[in-house]
Amino acid sequence: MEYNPRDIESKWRKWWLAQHTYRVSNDPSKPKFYILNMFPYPSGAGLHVGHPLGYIASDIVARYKRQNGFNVLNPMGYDSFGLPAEQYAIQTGIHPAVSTEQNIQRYREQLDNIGFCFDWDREVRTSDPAFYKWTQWIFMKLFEHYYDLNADKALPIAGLIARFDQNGNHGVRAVCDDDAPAFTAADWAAMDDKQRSLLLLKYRLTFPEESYVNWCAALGTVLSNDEVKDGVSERGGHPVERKLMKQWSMRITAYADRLLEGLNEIDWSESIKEQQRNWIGRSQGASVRFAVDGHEGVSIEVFTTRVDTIYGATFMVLAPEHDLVPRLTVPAQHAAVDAYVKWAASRTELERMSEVKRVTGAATGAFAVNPFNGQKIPIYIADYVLAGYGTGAVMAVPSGDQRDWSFATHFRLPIVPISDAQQNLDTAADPTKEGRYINSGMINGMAYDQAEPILVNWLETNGIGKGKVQYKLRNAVFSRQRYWGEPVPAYWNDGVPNLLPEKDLPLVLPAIDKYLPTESGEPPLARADGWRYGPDGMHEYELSTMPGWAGSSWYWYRYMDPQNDREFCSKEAVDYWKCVDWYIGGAEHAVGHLLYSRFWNHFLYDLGLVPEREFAKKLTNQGMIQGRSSLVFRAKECFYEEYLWIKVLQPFFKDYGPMRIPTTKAEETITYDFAFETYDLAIEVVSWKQTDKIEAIRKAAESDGKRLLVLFNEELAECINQHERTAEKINRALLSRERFFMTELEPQVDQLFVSHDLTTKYSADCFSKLHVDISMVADDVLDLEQAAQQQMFQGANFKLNPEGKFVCSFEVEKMSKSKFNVVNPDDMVAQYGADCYRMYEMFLGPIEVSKPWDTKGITGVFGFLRRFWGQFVAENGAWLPTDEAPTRDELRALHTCIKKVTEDIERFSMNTCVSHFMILTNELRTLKCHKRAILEPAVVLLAPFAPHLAEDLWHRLGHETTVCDATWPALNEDFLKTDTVVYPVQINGKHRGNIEVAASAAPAEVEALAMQQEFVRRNLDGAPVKKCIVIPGRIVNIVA
RNA sequence: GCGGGAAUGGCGGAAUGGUAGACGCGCUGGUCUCAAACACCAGUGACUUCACGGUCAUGCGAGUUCGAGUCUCGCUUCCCGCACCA
Repeated sequence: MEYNPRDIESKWRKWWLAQHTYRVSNDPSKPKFYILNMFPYPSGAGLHVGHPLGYIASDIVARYKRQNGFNVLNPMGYDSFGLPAEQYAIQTGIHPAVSTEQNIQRYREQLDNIGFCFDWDREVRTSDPAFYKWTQWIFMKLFEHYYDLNADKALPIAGLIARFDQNGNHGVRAVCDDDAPAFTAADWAAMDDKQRSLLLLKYRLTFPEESYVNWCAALGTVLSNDEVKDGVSERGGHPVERKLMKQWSMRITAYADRLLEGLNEIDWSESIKEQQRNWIGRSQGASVRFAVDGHEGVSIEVFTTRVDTIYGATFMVLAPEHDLVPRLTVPAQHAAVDAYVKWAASRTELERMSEVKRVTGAATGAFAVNPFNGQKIPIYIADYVLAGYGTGAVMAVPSGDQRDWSFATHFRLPIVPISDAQQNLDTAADPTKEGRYINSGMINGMAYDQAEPILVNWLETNGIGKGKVQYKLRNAVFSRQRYWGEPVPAYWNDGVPNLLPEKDLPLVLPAIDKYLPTESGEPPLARADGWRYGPDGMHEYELSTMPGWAGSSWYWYRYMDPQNDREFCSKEAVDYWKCVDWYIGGAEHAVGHLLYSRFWNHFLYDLGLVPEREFAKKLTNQGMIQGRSSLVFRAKECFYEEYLWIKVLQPFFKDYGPMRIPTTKAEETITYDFAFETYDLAIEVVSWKQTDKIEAIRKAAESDGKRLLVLFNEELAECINQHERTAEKINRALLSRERFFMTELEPQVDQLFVSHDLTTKYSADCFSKLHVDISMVADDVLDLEQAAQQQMFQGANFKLNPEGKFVCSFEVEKMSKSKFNVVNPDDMVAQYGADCYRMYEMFLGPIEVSKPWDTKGITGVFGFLRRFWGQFVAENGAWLPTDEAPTRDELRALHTCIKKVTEDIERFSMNTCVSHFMILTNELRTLKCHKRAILEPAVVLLAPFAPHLAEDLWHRLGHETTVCDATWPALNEDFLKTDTVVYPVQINGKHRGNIEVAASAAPAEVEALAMQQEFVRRNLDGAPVKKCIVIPGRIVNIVA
């Protein structure tokens, strides 16, 4: 009887469901193990083979732990608030909740297909009011607390008020917006309610503030720093500008040091920890106030990590946005300064970042006074000084800092050496701390370690500055001007925010007519009728919603107690499960989700609500499964230092008919009536400069009577929108051609890009069949070959293979719908079964490493499963297992496998586990072993990897309960021992032969036997033996 | 520029300092078949040899060691993250 995964798998999946096999209870009698995957955003594109990688690995660990007696929590849910569903709603008017629900159902189907042991009774969804009630609740707790530096933890704001009542802010050490002026209890008492409220906002852990934020006009919302990559939005790649706006903010900076220290107590990858350390960016230094010449009472504060170089400061630089710039600028410099400020403001982030080396700036005409030597130094403005870091002003020491050196050289400012070790200041600055100070007043002749404390001490005693720690970490912007997110549970009263009473939670997202900002530019929630609080709706609710990371910053607690409507999680549940033992997910969340989650967890810990400071003890980042895309053309023409890449999506295949591309040319309005057009060839242009190459292809195609479709990907489309000149060239190159712009925006991929004169649109689904298998390109390149011969593809990425055919190379890249390289797990499961898919995915390589998917190899794993099955069931359907006693060889094979698999699961090395199973099966086949005593433990070992097959065989072996509860086989080391040992014999480190020796032989005996060997004598060739090393059980090395 | 990681056959990848290339894919040959597919058996790093065998091989160059893919130092290349952070 053949191995038939389809029947086996559907049968046992139903059985597990009926038996509630995967239901988990909070059972304190058993040791707990909490393994967690980062929950997915349910995108409309569904899962591809890369997504379940981590889920499969953790499913194996979960099942393995269960078989080892642990009570295992392995839950799954959905991070179901997010932008794509809202974008889709804007286009279609379909409520995000509806499309999200559909996407979740599809995800669930796909996940169920793979046979995971998730306890679906514990599913959570961040967009479910029963869930986000508690996200809102935690937000309120943050509002009600401040960070006390004496206690070094969050404390209730009520306690702070009590202290203000008694002593004002005297003796209060708390994290606060700015160094608030001292006030007494009487001052405090004299304030009215509004003044008090506004003052308290400076202390609260979440608070609205006016600040520069990343505004993304295309998305119509602000973004946090981690959502902006390379000056454009991470999602969609839209331009981002700095804008002054009133936003809710999270005082994560209060936790900077604890977030840094906590990294030392968790088992996370070094790379993630380093990224977090860099992001927090702690630097130790000093702040120094410089007086301004001729401006009584005005001083400029700078932050420096090298106060020891202060005698070398020959000028000062302010950020163009610095508050004092207008006041300090002398009349003669007004024009120059204004022009520079204006110019600096007009530069995009992208420009500023790409022109780092260019020196620009303007002199204000004012002078600052160096407090140490009274020297007057000119004040400049330049945009190499960032307004957002430190004080937005620096003292410039050209001899010690390369940027200052470049600036000084450009503007011909003096460069004063301050160390006797400094040489060649004509060519570059010397940032080292070597040598003894010169030209440096009170520290002349000293070394760094001696000088630094003296200077800081002098600053502090003279009240001019102090030692200071500065962080790169900014407070996290917590508002989004979007609809599909958690409403902020607050209302406004006379410019002051107030919380709702707790009993009114959850504040449920209201229905609105359109998912767009209002005419006056207010967020979508302003469209909701009666979105107001209080009797007669006196007060307006907050109109922005929470960001995507809100719900994911605490969700792991909800799995512990998912139905609780009185608490976010009961005390008993959290005391039992405590924290996540093993967290698995992508490394792309290094400074977003993983940092915010740690922040919220520290806060919940301060409140005594959770028992552990860190929420995840161990973290593993799975690598990405990449796809392969064909590449025929790669000319080395620079544009933004990239290449011109054209991918042939559909070359001229004999066997493939012409393709039908659905298009619609509707302006603005979206229609789903496709006008079908036929093309013979499609190319995707990823980036370019020389459009004449494309033009050549187009002409060639035209003269062949082929219709050509040109696709641009999203990044390029963005370039086109930004660079008019490029757009013109493209228009010339592709005269009268339709252009199709693609996007990676999820989920409903039909995102639209508008070019100047034509709106086109396609459905990515219609392309899915066009994926080009690389082997087909190699076998059938007739027309391309011709084209190559005609030099059309000069510099093309073709190689002549040994058969004299042109072979197209391919590129390994992210698996994505827009790249036509997606492989769907459903197809794998349908063809080979879930067990096979699971094992093959594990077999590909180490979990942590990114690697390309290659479907071909799956047959090897399928063959293994079939052979494993064949040990139990004969071709004629006969049941093979016998009750014979196993031989030593059989036992050794089994126990070797037990040892290896147990060790390898513990170290998350699933690929080697699969090969151990293959080795065991191959050996049992050679030994013709069908003995129950061997096969039954093998089934238990295999159960975490291939649960369906294992369950089936387990029941055929006569068991009635699930194999999930079968005890993991115990290793008996005795069975690993052999009577004889084969020693490799090396001569001078080179392997020359083997000898077989009784396992009990003493080293001297082994040596004696080795010396007798013919091959040893021959290789020694009469040379005297200096030494003979025998490592018992391992190796013999003869040194001659 | 700074930080983190990696480099092993045609491919994915194995190797507590101890026989480099496990396991699988692919490829080659064989059995079965009218034939093909499937399946099964055997072989498969390169060079060399009729053969036994030998030589060279883990990005490059040194070093430690009886012995190095593995440890140390110095390079090269690639990937990832941060980046005018004072």
